[in-house]
Amino acid sequence: MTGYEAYKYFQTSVGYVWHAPDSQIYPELRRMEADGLLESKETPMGKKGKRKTYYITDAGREDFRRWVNEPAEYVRERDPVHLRAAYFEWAEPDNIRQHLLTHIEYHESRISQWQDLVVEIVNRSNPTLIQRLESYPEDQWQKIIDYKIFAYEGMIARSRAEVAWAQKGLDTLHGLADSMEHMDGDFSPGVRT
Amino acid sequence: MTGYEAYKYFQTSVGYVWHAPDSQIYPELRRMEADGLLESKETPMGKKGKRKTYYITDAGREDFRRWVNEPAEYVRERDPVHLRAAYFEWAEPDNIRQHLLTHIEYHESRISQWQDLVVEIVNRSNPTLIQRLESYPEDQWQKIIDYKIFAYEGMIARSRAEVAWAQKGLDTLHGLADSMEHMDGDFSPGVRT
DNA sequence: CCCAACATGTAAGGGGTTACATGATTTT
DNA sequence: AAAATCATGTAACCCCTTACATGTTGGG
Repeated sequence: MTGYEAYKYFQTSVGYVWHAPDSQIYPELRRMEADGLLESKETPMGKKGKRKTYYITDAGREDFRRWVNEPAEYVRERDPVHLRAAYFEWAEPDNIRQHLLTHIEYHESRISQWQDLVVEIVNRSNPTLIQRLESYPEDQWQKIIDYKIFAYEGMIARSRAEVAWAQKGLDTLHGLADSMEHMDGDFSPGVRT
Repeated sequence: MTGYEAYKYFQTSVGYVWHAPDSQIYPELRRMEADGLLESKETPMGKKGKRKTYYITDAGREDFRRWVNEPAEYVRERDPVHLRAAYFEWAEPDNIRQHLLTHIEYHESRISQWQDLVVEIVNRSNPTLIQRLESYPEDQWQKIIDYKIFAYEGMIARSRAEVAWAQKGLDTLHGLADSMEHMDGDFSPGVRT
């Protein structure tokens, strides 16, 4: 891949598993080349343009294999959405509804993106997958495909949980609105923390 | 709260929604005080010790309310667990199993933490909640409690989805192990990217 | 008396974001 | 000819992490 291809790749649905901006990709590729994990080949394009294609080295492969096998670190999270939800009594009902609708929209869009990707993988029509399978004996293709699908279905399941949660929130909100529709005035919280 | 109380608080289960290390908390509290969002009161403890308790100001409350109401930004994620899972064909089956078991363990521990918290909130035995309810008229308590439970049940639902996913992975792994147990040799991937 | 918990910091550095910058090539 | 896309970068900055650092208080 070239830096630009990596940049474009992170802008597709895989960008929701891992992403990086161009300003990080180019220096990082150079760093990885300096570390011997990558090699590069410059090819001219047109009269003056040139593009640098990177190839993984044996050392790079070994390092990647090391990473895949090593235990994952579970770092403390920061979850703005659920943090906000824990303080929804501070928000206007209309804004709460908007938060939840946005959440549903976001995750439904992601679900359909992941589903499209899964279909491409099952069909073996995904270009990245096709390229990757070429370096493996055919009897291992199904295993590789199964792992990709497994990973992406995990993302789908998570987003489905988020949608169901936000939907429940909307229902709760309607319940509250019903029980309050005869009421009036400022429901904002009081003074102390 | 004092800085130390905030630090301790972030070490409990709420630390999985938002966390901060002490080295970030103390400067941040000072910054917030400088910005007029907080006020502080120093109280001596013992002969020489002292502790600084922070109180939110009207400006701080307004800023918080602004934050709760403003739309959330959905930033691109980085998900090491699912990223790794997408490349499990590079890992030893034993390590894959270990990854998945760790994942299940992690999320089951979180589920039980959140469930404990939900019980405390339903019971109204959670100290932080009790303190917070005091500043509201009693007829709004149920609404506040409902929002907290809603937020935390979202975390539970998400972790349940993660556990179910990892469990499915273990099942797939057993299936693979069965279909391969008569086989032998190096199943490592080949040379190209 | 010692150790755990209380309490509050500083300093260096890394990783990442945002903004800025430039030029070539291809498409409309 | 203009706009979009390809292609590659630099610079400043901020947030955050890791590590270091110090002293107090209360309980066993």
